[in-house]
Amino acid sequence: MLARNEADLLARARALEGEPIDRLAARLGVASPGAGARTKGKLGALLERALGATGGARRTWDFPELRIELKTVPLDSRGAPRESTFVCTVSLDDADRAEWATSWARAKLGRVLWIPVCGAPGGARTIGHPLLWSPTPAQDQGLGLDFEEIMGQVGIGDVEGTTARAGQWLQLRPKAAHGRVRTVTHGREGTLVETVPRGFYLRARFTAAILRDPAAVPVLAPAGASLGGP
Amino acid sequence: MLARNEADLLARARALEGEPIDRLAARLGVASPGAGARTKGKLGALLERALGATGGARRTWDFPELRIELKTVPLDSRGAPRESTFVCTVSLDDADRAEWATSWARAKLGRVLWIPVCGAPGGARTIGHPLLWSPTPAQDQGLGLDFEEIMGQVGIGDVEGTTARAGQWLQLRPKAAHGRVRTVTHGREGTLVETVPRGFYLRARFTAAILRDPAAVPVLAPAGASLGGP
DNA sequence: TAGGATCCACTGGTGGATCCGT
DNA sequence: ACGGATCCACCAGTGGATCCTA
Repeated sequence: MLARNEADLLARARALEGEPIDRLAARLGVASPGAGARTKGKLGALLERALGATGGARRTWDFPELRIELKTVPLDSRGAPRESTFVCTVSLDDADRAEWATSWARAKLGRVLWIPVCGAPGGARTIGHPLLWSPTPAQDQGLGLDFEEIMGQVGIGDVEGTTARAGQWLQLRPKAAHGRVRTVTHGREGTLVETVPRGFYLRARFTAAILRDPAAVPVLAPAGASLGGP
Repeated sequence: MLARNEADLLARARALEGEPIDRLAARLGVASPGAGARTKGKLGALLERALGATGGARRTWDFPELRIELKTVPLDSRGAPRESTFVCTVSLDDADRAEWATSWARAKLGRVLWIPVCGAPGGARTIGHPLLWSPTPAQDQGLGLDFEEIMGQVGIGDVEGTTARAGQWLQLRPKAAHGRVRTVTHGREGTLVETVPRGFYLRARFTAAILRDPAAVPVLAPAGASLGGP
């Protein structure tokens, strides 16, 4: 059941290509992820099961021995990601000391098994062509710049001033199960402030680019069209 | 339902005196705490409900506005506590910086509503005479000495060398739902060691003494009889 | 007898993504 | 179209005491 190495894992992922989500769910004996607000996250859980990801331990990878993260990426009818991709939650209070090189975000993105899923939620969805990806040096550097920009602002205590507009590829967004969840961190004067928890996300257009070309270095204009790789 | 002040809370607790546990459970529409390993903790939960304790928020008191902690203390046929009383879990890694004055243990013990319960688990148990207690200066000082002794040893990295034999009134004991639960802290050489989580407990003979005389300063010989207060 | 081990309920936080108003 | 808000599953940790041997 468990993948012993990368090649094995990728092979097993690719063996799922073309399979309808509903059929996969039936094979595993679980309810199929339906439509509506009540099924957020079900799709990811299904694919974790299908590939034997270790659902238990947190602050680790989906496949700890392989240091590989599994990311399910829903595609629209044109084959582009419907949404941004969650990376990890951010420890706001350590922001001033945080470095990209040793960050949890970088560890998570170091090796990713992307599994596209085609079709609208609630409709007939099928598994696309899986891809095992690591950032190229150029991609790693770009992600690092976004990281430093964002954590720099948080680090000086300006959490409330952050917006999802910062970062070319990586962005910071609220991450809370309920709107009223609050966490505490240090504000601009060093005083404690309550704020909403945040997480890092990959912009959908970045994910779109690397699914087309794993080595792409997309330039994402603030409000313009995406300029793909080579 | 909620007690507005100490007098109100104590009055409501004393209104329960003499009531059989089974009847109290029936009144609240919950299952009565039976016998056996499967009902640990049920008794405490029952009395929390009966008095409207805020079961939700942790790292706080049972009655947060009043800063009062509720402690259910089962008595044997002679009216003495059957067991030691759990106070709080210990943050092993902060032990070297910990001070009694600002400790969570001291905050918990600052004001305690003791509710004795008479009778053997599984048998006919009834609620005894509740007592609202704060440590006298002498008691506070004695508890502080135990705290410093224990945390001192932990603070120099000798967690594994600790034993429940240390401390006259307050002792350190393992606290883990399963024997295999481990936590990580710094050992003697500053290296990380895995160990079992610990908690502070009040010795049964200390609790026995203050239930008899709230201002008692019992001297508990290592293996001798307890010498009560005045 | 009491030190060390263990059991249950509950929930806050994390990880999985998707919703939805502007 | 996307920034901000939200939903569910799940598990580890906490808080409630009691069990169980040597």
